[in-house]
Amino acid sequence: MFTSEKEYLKHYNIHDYDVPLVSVDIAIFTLLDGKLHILLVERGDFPQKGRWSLPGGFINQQQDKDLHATALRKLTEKTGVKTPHLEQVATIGNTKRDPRGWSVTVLYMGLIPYAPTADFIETVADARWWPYEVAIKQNLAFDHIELVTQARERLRVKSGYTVLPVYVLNAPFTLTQLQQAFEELLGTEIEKKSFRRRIQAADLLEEVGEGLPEGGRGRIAALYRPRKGSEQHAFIRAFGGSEED
Amino acid sequence: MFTSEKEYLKHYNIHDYDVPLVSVDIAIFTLLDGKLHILLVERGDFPQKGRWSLPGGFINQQQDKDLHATALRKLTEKTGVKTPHLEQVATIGNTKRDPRGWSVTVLYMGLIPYAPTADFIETVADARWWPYEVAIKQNLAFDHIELVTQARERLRVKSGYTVLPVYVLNAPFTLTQLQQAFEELLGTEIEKKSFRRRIQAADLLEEVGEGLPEGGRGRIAALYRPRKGSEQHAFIRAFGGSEED
DNA sequence: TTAATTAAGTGGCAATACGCCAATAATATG
DNA sequence: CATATTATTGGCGTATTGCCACTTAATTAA
Repeated sequence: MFTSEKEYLKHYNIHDYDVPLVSVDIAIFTLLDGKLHILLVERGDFPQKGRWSLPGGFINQQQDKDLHATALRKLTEKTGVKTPHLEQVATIGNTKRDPRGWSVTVLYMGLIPYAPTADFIETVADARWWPYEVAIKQNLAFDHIELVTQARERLRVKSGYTVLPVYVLNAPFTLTQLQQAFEELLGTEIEKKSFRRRIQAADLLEEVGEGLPEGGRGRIAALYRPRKGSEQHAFIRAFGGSEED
Repeated sequence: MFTSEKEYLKHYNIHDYDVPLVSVDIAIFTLLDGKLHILLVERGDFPQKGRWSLPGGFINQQQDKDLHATALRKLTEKTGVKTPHLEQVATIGNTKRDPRGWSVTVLYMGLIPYAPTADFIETVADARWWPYEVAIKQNLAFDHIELVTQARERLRVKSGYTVLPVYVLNAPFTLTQLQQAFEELLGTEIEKKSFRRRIQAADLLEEVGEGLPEGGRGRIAALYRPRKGSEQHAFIRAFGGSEED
């Protein structure tokens, strides 16, 4: 049909292809009052106007150089929040998830120390942090309940063999605060000595003096922050009874 | 603008959206003569005609009910091969990967016991198993060298904490054959006793008599196959010194 | 038939890591 | 100063790991 690459590209037109709608959705988690929270937005337009959903949207082919950039842009536009950790979880595409037909979404999961949402936000009616357990009882837009659940599961599993939970804390923090973050994100208790042994063996934190956390009592504690240049998603030995997928 | 969901959907037209091209690519691995091989196809049409690439292609909105179905269909159409294990690895989308502009691909990784490719294959000039080390020295189409590398890395990491390598063997197999598969997929040697202890502790295989593998010498070995209903991607304790990401 | 070779499978042990819990240290509060 | 609270460390029985040599069972060569 075509005789050269150049010739082909001259005649290429995306409308000759049967392309589905592609979007990016972001599940951002934080810790607030010791409880896991997730950031949701209230949809300001159709479809699904008025329902709560994950922040997200479409690729802007002019502005975004890649998918990661799309995710960061959408998050900021819709919530005013910036995240220090963002990772891709999965891509879901099928005929049923959107009333408009075949649609594909790339799901991201992010972690952030608690920060309030912006007052002025684009195209959404509201943006709010919800306690996770409350959020999943809402009647979320599209298939977002499944996306939220998948992101939560990734967070839980990965908290078992990395130090990802450091991203929901503001540095510096104490080991006890870190342990509480792990416990909330893992959904299980950890034995104190085992926790400290493992965190210290991983050697991903550095001590930065000591102090008492806000209104604390009892013995003064050592304060830590993530060691510069260390990969907080690097494998460390698993906590507790490891199982599942 | 619109007054109801129904009204909105009546006026919805995908061409009002700025959508990129979306494809699916599949990296299928097998073991042949004890060496890791990957299945590549030679492109029969522009763009990148004549170059080797991962099998893959576009979603067919009529035929495919979801992305997984697209991946399975493309694999069979282009290579004649069917895989017992297929998992999503990542989604890559940016402006640079395709000369046609912004493009998104969903990358899958599959494992299969060695099977020859079909004689009659659609839209590709050829489909062949390549030794992995040879494949990555080819000048592959688009950014497929990166896709191949990402899939290989997923395979390597996941072989460390699951029994995925069983999928490159035909059952029944001996523990020594399985160990050799692990070693090739992990890229590292494993101590025999430790290997057996862990595999047996995982309890994912069942013994099905004993025999000698094809042309074997030495003591007769017990033969195993995956236990029915067991999840071969379930976590088991990691092999060897665990590190990295 | 016997000895040598090859490969499977097991035994055993020192070193390490883990779970558990109690002791000690350092601070705030009454 | 006594008590409560929280951080940090010590210690120990048990489980797991890495390592290597030994035994078993088959084939092959002499």
